[in-house]
Amino acid sequence: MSKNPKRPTISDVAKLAGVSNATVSRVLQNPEVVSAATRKTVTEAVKSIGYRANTAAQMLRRNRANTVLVILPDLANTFFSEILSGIENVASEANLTILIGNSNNDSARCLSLLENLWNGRADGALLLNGALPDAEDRYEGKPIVSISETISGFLGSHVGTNNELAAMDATQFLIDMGHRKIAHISGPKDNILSAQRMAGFDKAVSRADIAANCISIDGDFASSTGASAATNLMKNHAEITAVFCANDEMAMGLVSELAENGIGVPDQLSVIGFDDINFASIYRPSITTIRQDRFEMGRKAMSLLVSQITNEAATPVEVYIPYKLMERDTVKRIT
Amino acid sequence: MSKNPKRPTISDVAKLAGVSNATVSRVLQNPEVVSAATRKTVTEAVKSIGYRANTAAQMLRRNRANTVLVILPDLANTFFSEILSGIENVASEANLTILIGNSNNDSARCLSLLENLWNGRADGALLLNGALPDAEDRYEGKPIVSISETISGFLGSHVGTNNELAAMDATQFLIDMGHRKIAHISGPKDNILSAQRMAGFDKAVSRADIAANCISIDGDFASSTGASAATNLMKNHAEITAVFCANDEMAMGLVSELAENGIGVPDQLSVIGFDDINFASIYRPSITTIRQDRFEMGRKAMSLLVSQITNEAATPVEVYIPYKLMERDTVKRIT
DNA sequence: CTGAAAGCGCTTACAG
DNA sequence: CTGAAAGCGCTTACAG
Repeated sequence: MSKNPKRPTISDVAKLAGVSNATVSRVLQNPEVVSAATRKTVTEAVKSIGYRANTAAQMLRRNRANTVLVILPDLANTFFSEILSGIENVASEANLTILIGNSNNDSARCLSLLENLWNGRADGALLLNGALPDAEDRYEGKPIVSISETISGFLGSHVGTNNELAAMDATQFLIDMGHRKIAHISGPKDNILSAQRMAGFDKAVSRADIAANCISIDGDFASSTGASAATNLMKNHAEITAVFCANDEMAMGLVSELAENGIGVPDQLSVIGFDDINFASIYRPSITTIRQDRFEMGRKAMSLLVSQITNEAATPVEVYIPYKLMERDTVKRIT
Repeated sequence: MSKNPKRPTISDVAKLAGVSNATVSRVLQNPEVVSAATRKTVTEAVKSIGYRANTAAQMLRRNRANTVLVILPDLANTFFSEILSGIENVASEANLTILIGNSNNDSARCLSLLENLWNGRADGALLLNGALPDAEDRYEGKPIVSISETISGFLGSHVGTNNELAAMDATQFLIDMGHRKIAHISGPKDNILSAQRMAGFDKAVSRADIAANCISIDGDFASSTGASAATNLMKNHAEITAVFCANDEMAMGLVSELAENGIGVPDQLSVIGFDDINFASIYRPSITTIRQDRFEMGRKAMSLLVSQITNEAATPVEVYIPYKLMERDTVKRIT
């Protein structure tokens, strides 16, 4: 009933088993090096006393945390949580702990999270927020992998989708369906994904020689932006027959607002999104979109990071996870 | 350019500043106890050398990790990520690190995560998964708070919604809108929230003396279950005029499937959900539901845990976060 | 196969 | 206000 039953230490086990601390440690870390008999005695002592190694002591001694830092911009966003699941999946296989931090796109917060790389709490980092505040050369030699959003000036490994290519494919799909007057609703100006997707859109419409009929509307990935874009389109751009939204939230916001105003999708306007977040398929009409395999993205990035942590010689690589156009109910063939 | 520029230690700082390790430590942890002049010298030495304290050494010495373990059943579920945001919010204020683990409802995995409580990596835990494998008395004295889902047999603090009351209110709302033949689509059988929400439904329909006209359909919180319930209702229960779904995903699955079959909501059937996840308001028709303030839930639970960790005397409490019925577009008044 | 001993990098009574 | 010294709980060459 005492508040502090004083955790057992390795010495307690050693005493009980009649061996040295070293032997207990060996049984726990490297059992094959100890005789079967001793192993048995020690194992029983460990069990009977309920001993667990003190992680802090191990970290200090080994100079290794067996922990990976994950920084993301928004924990409450499903887009990231599926990447996290992939990361978690590999981490639990490799017996690694993950330390998750929410940067909220605040660089001071991000910096304070990155401290874990210097104070020894984490052996490496996975960056989902597209930013590495501070001089990049400070991170040289630190195991770091960026996911989804590339980081300008950062030379380490990256795992993500080829956004430009995927955006081209999305746009081309609209063109293949007969559309010639297409609008793009972009993501936030300062986001690298926005730029890449917009570039893909631009290339596709230029290639088809319809750029002059197409327009771009500034968005910010929020569904409310899709809604205001709907208003804008209805008022000022009645000629547009299809819209490529830089993400699914905006696509849904757009479709909902159009429906509110009696404009049916895809009958009167076709819409394609990007990401294939969970609700894209539940929403009605279900959203035609580009599927990013986020679980696999997380898995791959974590594997890469682990190999960087354990094997010093890893050279930076860029990995593109295959994407897929999901044909659903928001795009219609015309003329 | 060397791979291992050997992290500076407190002794390096001490040497450079011409003081003892103890003084450096004091400047960092307890500056007001050191003379202004010494403080300045040391601070400068710290900066010039780029020193950061080794967390493992601090943890070992202080016997405190300044870290909180958070266990949740599903990282890829928005329901939990908003609670996480609330937890993160308090953690960053209190300068605490959070260690997030995904149990996947697997009790072995959960147990291995809880190890962090015994190996010193975490000072306390926040449990969102409704389970505490292993003898509960083993956790006695450990700072633990359960969130959203209560844990049977666990006597610690809990933060959540009064699910039974909220479910009664949801059902009563349908009754107030004139409905007398109501169906309930429940959550998974073994989930405590399912039981509480079903109990609320039962009480409300009993109180209104309409229990004989009402039915319950087994669900599991997945939107696909809502869809199959729709089929079931159309085939076997044409008399039903309103449905209380135990969560929003099922409500959306139900509405989508009905729409697919030409049955309009709320014109031909009224539907109310539970949770108010993000998409409940974006979905069309927007879902009438019970809003749980998950951000606040996370904040409150974390605050409670912190006070338990620092102040030994905290007695367990049960905190209900206020909920709110969000009237939107899926419930219609009849007759 | 096993043990004695050093040492990882801090913090904190204790003494002055 | 500051320093010398002990010690937190491990792991790992080194020796035998």
